[in-house]
Amino acid sequence: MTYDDFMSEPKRRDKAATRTALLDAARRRFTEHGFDGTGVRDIAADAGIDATLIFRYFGSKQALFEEAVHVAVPEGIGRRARAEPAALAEAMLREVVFAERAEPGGEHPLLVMLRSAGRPEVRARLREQVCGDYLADFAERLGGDDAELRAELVGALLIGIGVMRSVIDSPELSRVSFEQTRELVAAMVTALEG
Amino acid sequence: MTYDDFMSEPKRRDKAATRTALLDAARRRFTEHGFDGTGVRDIAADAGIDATLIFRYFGSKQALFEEAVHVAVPEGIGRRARAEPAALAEAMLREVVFAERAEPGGEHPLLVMLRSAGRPEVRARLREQVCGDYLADFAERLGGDDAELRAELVGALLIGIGVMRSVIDSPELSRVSFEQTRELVAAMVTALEG
DNA sequence: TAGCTTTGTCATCGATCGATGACTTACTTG
DNA sequence: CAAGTAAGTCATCGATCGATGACAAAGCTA
Repeated sequence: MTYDDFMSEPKRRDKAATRTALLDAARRRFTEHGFDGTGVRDIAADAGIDATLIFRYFGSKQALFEEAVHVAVPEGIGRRARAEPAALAEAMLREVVFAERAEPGGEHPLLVMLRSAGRPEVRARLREQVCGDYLADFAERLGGDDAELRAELVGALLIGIGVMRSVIDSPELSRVSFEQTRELVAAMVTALEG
Repeated sequence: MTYDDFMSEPKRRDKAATRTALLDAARRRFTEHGFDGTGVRDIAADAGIDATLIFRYFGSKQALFEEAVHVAVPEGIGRRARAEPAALAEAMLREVVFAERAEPGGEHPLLVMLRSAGRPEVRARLREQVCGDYLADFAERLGGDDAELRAELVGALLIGIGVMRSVIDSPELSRVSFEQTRELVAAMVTALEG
């Protein structure tokens, strides 16, 4: 079969494949241009799929966004984490900031949401996930008087690193290795433990 | 003169006042809803001014945005700063993150821009201002091998605190005093100096 | 193969967007 | 007061937005 034959053949119909193709394209678009900067027609065109199917399979652009940026907090990081503070921070740094994600888009949903922080619902979800899921038990592992505050400061550091890398694209932090970053972050976190 | 008389009187015509009224309203809207989430009609309505004047006085919505988030880096913070690293970080923390800005909107332009980080031009400006203007000489003050990297880490921490307060509205960092934050930040910055 | 369900396509709607140009009114200047 | 300019108003354009419903075609089942 020639290439032209292949291209002119009617496409195979596959609901699941269409859905994930839309999700992948959506993640890429939302990552680069944010929610408001992305149109349903852009997503559909990237995926080579009719835009109408977005509404049939996801209901609305908003619902597609939520499913695209949905993330399950990994075991060992969120609530009921058992590691020491410095090790916990390292795990979060690796998972959120330095994630080499297999899925297209390549960035952690938390950072994708930051690109759409103009929308109140997105900010609300960010707060839930960051303060609730990720930093929940971090304060307990830290201990001391103002543990919650110091936990949030670690969160701020990690988010800031993510912003420097993914939004600002700073010359150093964006290019340096995980190892090198890890050591410096560990020093800063340890300074909060005492 | 009664209230109704006052209200029915034709408005005084004042180009400068109209311009600043539009700028103030724009800052508020852009702060809360980002660039894409804000329409020129919203801004004009808030200011009680016809939307057409935005284009006469600023040329385009984009130009209005740029003027609204424009900021002059204060002496003693950016290039040619003379203070020690910890003191420099404190100055930036006060100026960028804890700024009680007189102008409406109440937030530093860098944080406003973060709400519109979906737009590439905004990201480019962010990089210029953060890495260029603000962190430029910070590395020199730090000294040592990977000074640039450690300077960017301080920038990441400050930006992260700003995000936690202004975007995520985290329970602790958003409500705690400048003094309390300052001490913990100083500890983290000092950990990078060694 | 006949009939039904699922999947994909097409035309289009109403709202909203940024932006333009013509027009009216107020203020200044001679 | 008359004329000219500056400031504000109004109608509207073309593009794009999210979303809907009718329709065509593919694939499964009997």
